[in-house]
Amino acid sequence: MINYTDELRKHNLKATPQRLAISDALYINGHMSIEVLYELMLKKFNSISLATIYKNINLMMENSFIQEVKIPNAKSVYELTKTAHSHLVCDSCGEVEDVTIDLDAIIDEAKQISSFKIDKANLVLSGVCKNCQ
Amino acid sequence: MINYTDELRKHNLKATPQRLAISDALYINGHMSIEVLYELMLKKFNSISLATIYKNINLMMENSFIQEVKIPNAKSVYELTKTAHSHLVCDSCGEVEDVTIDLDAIIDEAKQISSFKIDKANLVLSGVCKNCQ
DNA sequence: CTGGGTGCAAAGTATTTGCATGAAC
DNA sequence: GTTCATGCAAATACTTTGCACCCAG
Repeated sequence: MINYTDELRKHNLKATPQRLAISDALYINGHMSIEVLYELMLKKFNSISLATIYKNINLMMENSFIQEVKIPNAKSVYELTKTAHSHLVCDSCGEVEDVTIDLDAIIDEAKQISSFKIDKANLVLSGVCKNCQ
Repeated sequence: MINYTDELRKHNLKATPQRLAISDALYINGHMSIEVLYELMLKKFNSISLATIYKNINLMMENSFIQEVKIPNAKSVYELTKTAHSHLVCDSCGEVEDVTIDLDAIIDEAKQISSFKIDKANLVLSGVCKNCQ
């Protein structure tokens, strides 16, 4: 278990117990929706407010401490900011897994056939995970 | 201008004036958010209901007549279902453009490093469009 | 201390639903 | 004629805001 106190402060976020718990939960679970995160936090803080979850998620995103992952046909999940990576989603159980894929070639290809100045690539692969197969 | 009557029927959708107008709007504009689509439809049908927009968008998605495009840091937009393609989004003006990129190599790469059975790849590239540069 | 975070309640926004009427086929 | 779509209003879901109190630094 990592202590996220310093990590939060580096991102200009006070290290409150709620924020530390959110950080831990994301670290342990990898990716969580607002709803699931709230349910989990309720077990730790029996009177935590959904508003606190939203305020923290939004602030943590603004400060690049976490990131939102938008998934086709599903609710968004959130994850701690890591080095660039893509996502694999199970269409059956919703499980989300990180996968490191080099997208530079893809970006170069896109640059050549468009007039955009491209700087980011967001890839979400869908399929069926091992458990659900 | 295309007449979408037959196209709608092929997808088990009755060809109502509202649906034909939505189809035309998507054809002309390429990608539209619920809000923008509603504003546009209001010009044609002064008493169209937002509920009608939602019901149609949802039904058209279920019947694969249209698809949702989820974009990082922005609202979803919808487009007529076409052959597989990726999207380019301008971070400055929000403009969305189609781009055809072969993702098979990427999918193969992902298959090798994960235990998922992968069947779809969803790619959204971000940058700055020609106008905004 | 002091600024910012928390919980609660209320407000705001987004989306869905039920139902009577009307249109597509 | 029958089925399904539309518009309206109400309901539900989701997210944000305001404020009094409290805690991290």
